[in-house]
Amino acid sequence: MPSATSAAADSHPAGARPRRRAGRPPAAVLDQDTITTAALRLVRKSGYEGFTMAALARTLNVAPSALYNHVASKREVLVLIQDHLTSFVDVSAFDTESWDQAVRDWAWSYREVFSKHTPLIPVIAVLPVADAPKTLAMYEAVSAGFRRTGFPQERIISAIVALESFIFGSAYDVTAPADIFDSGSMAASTPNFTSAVERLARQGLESPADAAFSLGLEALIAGFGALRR
Amino acid sequence: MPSATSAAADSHPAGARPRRRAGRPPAAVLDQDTITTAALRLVRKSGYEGFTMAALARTLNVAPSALYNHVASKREVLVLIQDHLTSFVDVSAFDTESWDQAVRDWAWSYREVFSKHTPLIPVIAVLPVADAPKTLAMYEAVSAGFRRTGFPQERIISAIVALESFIFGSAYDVTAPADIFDSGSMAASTPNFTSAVERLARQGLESPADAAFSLGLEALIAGFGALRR
DNA sequence: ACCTGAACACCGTTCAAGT
DNA sequence: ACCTGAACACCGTTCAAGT
Repeated sequence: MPSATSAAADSHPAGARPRRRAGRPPAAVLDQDTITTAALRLVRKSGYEGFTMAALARTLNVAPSALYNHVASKREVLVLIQDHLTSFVDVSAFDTESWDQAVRDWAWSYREVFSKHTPLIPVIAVLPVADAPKTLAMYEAVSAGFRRTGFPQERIISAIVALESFIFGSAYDVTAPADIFDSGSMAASTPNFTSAVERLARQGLESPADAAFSLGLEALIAGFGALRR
Repeated sequence: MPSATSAAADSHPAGARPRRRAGRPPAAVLDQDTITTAALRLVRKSGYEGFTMAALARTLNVAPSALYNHVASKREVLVLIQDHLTSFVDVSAFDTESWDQAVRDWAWSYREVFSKHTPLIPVIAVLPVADAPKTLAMYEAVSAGFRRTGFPQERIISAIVALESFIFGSAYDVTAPADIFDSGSMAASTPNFTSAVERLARQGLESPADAAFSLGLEALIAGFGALRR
């Protein structure tokens, strides 16, 4: 796999640039950054159903096969998108707020970013950190925050992984259809579940996804907070 | 979509059964149960990469197009597998153990079942309960357990959803490669993360996935347990 | 009612041939 | 070094034609 950006780019001697042929929009210089940006724009416009290598190539005015000079597979493009998105996750609260509030802010921001990109979750969840430098930088910021608050060192990774697992699972909930808890014709045979769903709906200030996320996150923060020393 | 099993099956008058042609294994009578069983067997043998409608049809000795008389799509087959697998999740502890222990047993069992079927998670996570009767039965058993322990009714669904989100996210971790936390050449620039990874490895009785799951689950049980009245 | 076989409209990816 | 165009080996799904 080609490494990072070969951003030096256009190395033609000043007068000898190849003339642009009329009638075609200029083909962008392909590199991993350009591909990542175009891929994210395409996903935002067309969703992950519309995100194909052919469609991506079209937005870059190249043949699909040209992409394979810069990435090894479609999965690698997904990894590039994932890592880029992670830089939008806000870890700044670890520098300015209490540990509790920092974890809270980070977790909500993390869920927010990936709830619009759930097809990436199966990729992220099993991706070696070495393949995603910005993601690694996020872990470093969070690890530092845990360390500063006196969190037991040997449990820092486990706590972060647990929070992340909860966040990924919760990101799916955000995209669930409104009728997900509607037991329909089976309501009579599931009285406890059905009445619990009604009780939830009767409150219903937050969305069900937000209520569950808030409840679980506060339990995790409280439970982990008690481990500090 | 065709409803449930049309299991009455072979309705030929006694003497008039169509003769089996020599040389071919008998084609199974197709119905949703038969398809589900064959699909699960195929997944266990070939994984989800090898699970195609053509391969499924082959194991049933029918043409791929025949499947579409019984299911609307490949996604529907995945839903059938999902619901069938859910009947393997053990909820029995809600009848025999304390609430704490019941949640613990249920959660470990749930993660265990789906850690071998992570490609189903994107499907399950957003599936209306009405489309999965066995899954609904599981929710009923868990809801009843929460109710019996005095859990506030309006929070039962949120608590279950939060636990489930954590379980789904954690199921992915089970399948992660061993080097997932290896920061490689970036180790020097991520000292807090890297030392936390080393501290975890130095302990290392449980797998990292089990350690994170245990830590998060106990925090959720403790936090939710405090809400009972 | 439910099957087959052929076809459709795609996929991701490879590779020889060019410049 | 990096592009194009053609080809490959698949996918899931549809549908006319059969019984």
